[in-house]
Amino acid sequence: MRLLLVEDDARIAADISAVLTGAGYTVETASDGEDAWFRGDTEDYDLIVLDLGLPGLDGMSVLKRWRGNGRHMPVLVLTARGSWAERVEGIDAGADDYLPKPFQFEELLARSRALIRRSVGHGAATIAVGPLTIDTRAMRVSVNGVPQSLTPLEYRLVSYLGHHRDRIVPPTELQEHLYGDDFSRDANALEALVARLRKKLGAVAIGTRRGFGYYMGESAP
Amino acid sequence: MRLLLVEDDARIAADISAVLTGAGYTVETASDGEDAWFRGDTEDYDLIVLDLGLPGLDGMSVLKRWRGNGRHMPVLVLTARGSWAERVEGIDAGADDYLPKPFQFEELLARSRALIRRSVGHGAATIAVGPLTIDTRAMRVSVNGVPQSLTPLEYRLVSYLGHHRDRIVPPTELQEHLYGDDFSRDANALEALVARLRKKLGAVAIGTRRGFGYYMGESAP
DNA sequence: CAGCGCCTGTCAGCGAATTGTCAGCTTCAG
DNA sequence: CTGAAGCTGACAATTCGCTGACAGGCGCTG
Repeated sequence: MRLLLVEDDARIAADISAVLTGAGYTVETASDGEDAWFRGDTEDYDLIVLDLGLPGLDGMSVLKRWRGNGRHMPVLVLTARGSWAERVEGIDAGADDYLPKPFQFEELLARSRALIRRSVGHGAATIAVGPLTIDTRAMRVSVNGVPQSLTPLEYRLVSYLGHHRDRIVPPTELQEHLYGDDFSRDANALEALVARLRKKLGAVAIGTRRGFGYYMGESAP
Repeated sequence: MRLLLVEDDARIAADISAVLTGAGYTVETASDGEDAWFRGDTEDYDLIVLDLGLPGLDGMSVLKRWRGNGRHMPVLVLTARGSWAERVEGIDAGADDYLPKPFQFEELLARSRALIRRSVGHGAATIAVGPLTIDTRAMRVSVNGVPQSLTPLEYRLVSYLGHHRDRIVPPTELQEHLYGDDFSRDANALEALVARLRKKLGAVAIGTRRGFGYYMGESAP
């Protein structure tokens, strides 16, 4: 799960980030409104934790802009204690939940889980693409009914492409999804990963569009 | 299995909690409606035992809010004797079962087992997975018909995996259901527990999918 | 109350699976 | 034809999970 934390106070941001990371999330941070707006508008996050008091573009405006652009990811707003007016405004702006400051980290984690769970919904347990079947409950992939043993990273790649079938997914997007903000890796890591997958699933399972990215399903030129 | 007990009378809550704990459940309690609503909305419980007479937000409203938010966990409602109107309202609010007060603890346990069983799709009181048989009434596990002596924690782990057979259960989920909201433990505690279980039940009883979690049943690669 | 045993968490080390890196090769577009 | 993009196999580093030993805590018993 990939989270965006929007918080201008560097020390607080570091604390919260550490807690969320410890809970198993991939956390990225934005420290001002402009950056937050751009990333929330162009990246796919599973949850955004948004502090309202920001320099530059303020948090509420950022949230309104996202919603105005049709972005529906869950947003958890950190409000000042008992700021009743802010809550009302926030509801209209499209926030999904609130947390008055100061708060217990435990509560932040609990609400984050709830929001993510709600947004994921109860989608189908299996998705089929060509000869592939992806069972999200057993976290297993079958080719023509034959189960394959995939490593965690391999599974996440197949799963992501499967959820975005018939669409060319740029390598940068895949790297973001697989590795989050960690840019330490060689660009070749992804290619090597794809190669290993094709060996297991068959060469036709994943297609390449030179210069654009990878895809599963129908994306013939 | 992780239960939430919502009951405002501290003495009664302690009694019921003791009985449920003795039956092998991880029990958490909430004593008012606000707390109950929040926890039920944000945490994963296998069953919620809900008393209707609560200070603040009353039990029925809490239940309606949960269902309104799309939460489907089984809820067992404790009603006043012969309160016919409450039952009807409860059905609409989404309760799964009723227990008129006063009741025998034995009946509470039986209905709890039944609800949990039903929610995970098993009809019978005993679950068979490979050579294992889990008797949820007697809290006993047998390997090829030979009863094993398991510690309370060991039984809870087997029971949870058995109820969720053929599914990969992430370690974080297991920790939640074994330990509730007590987060003090080392990640290794779970691994040590699994190791002890495998020594008793045989190495094949519990499978590992590196990077994903544990499972019982058919999730082999 | 002291002693004992059982249960369970912690620690440290080991082995293996996973994944990043490198170097050289192939393929494609212009 | 040529350079860049992508592929591949081998190798190495890292991470992850397992295990055995140990210790604290709790309840039971004499």
